[in-house]
Amino acid sequence: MRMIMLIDMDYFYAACEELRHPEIRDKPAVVGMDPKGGTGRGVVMTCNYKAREFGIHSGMPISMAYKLKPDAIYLPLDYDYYDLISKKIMDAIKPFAAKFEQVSVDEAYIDVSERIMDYSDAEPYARRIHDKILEDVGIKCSIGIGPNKLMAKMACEKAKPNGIRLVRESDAKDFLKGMDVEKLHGIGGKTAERLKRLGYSTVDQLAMAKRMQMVEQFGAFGMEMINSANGIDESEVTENYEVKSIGRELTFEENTDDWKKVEDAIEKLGNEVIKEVEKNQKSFKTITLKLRYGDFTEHLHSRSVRTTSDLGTLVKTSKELYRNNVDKARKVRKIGVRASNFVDYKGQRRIT
DNA sequence: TCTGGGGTCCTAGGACCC
DNA sequence: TCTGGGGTCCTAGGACCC
Repeated sequence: MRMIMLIDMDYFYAACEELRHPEIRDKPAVVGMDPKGGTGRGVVMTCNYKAREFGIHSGMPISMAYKLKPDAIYLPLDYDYYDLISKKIMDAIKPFAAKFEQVSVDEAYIDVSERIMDYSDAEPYARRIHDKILEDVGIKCSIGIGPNKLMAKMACEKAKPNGIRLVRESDAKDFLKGMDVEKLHGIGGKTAERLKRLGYSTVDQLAMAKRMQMVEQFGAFGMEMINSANGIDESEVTENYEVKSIGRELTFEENTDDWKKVEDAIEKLGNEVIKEVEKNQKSFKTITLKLRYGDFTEHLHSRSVRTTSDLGTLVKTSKELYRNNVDKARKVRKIGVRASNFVDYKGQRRIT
């Protein structure tokens, strides 16, 4: 019998900002792109609960947040600082875990099956983790506990903010009953729409879906969804994680068809990508250029090269991909450069 | 109100090789 | 003249998550 926990920080970036600026605690604070007096492009990354009282939430266009509350405190993103806090949090969690899997900057699964023999011990154990993070770092979190990763995740959603929620295996189906299919982790807006057209709107309807039909419609993913709807998830908490691609992207202040402007941006992004590639001691084989046009359609163009970690190759190839593929009739909104298909330095053969 | 930036995984067709 | 099956790599697109 497995026991899995998901530990998730509450409004993480804004909580980090509150740590170093305690004076913003009881004021509405928004972390994200620069609102530029309401004309800024971009979205709210996260905001504190005071800001939520005004209807602001993460993912919302920053210009809209500005209209709702122009005198809120708007703070720029500082990923280096959040990474620092993240490391402290993960260090606080690890001693509690038999298996540990960080899934994002502010979230981690732990497998505690070998540490907890009884469901009645689960919540006190989670409480100790919660308090340890609060004590060491000063950030509040929510913890979901379940028989697998999926249920831990779903329980955690219900636990927010600053709560702990346990869902026993025998209660899983009850817990999911009546829930909208879109609330299931892994089912987004598009899939939810398709499911609803097939007559499956709630999780319990999906749990009893016709297997043949689901496989016809969605392939292997169809069976996976039925399992999820039944609270079943066999996936393991996996320890070692390796980055698979490194990219940077940039949205122009105004859509543009100026080649010079785009190519300057490619150089800048290429530089940042190489810095990160070097930090991770990687070489790459594949270069991908991303173009988003004014109408929001996105296209990827990639090319494989001889294994390299060279800035010149990255920039030159990216520019070629741009010139060869850009639709000259349309203006570009966003440009991105990504390196992938990594080979570790040590695995790389030197040619002399 | 007008939509960011960082990623992951899956699918599918075509090339190419045996 | 007709024509298999498997494996791997490459490219493009799509969905999803935080």
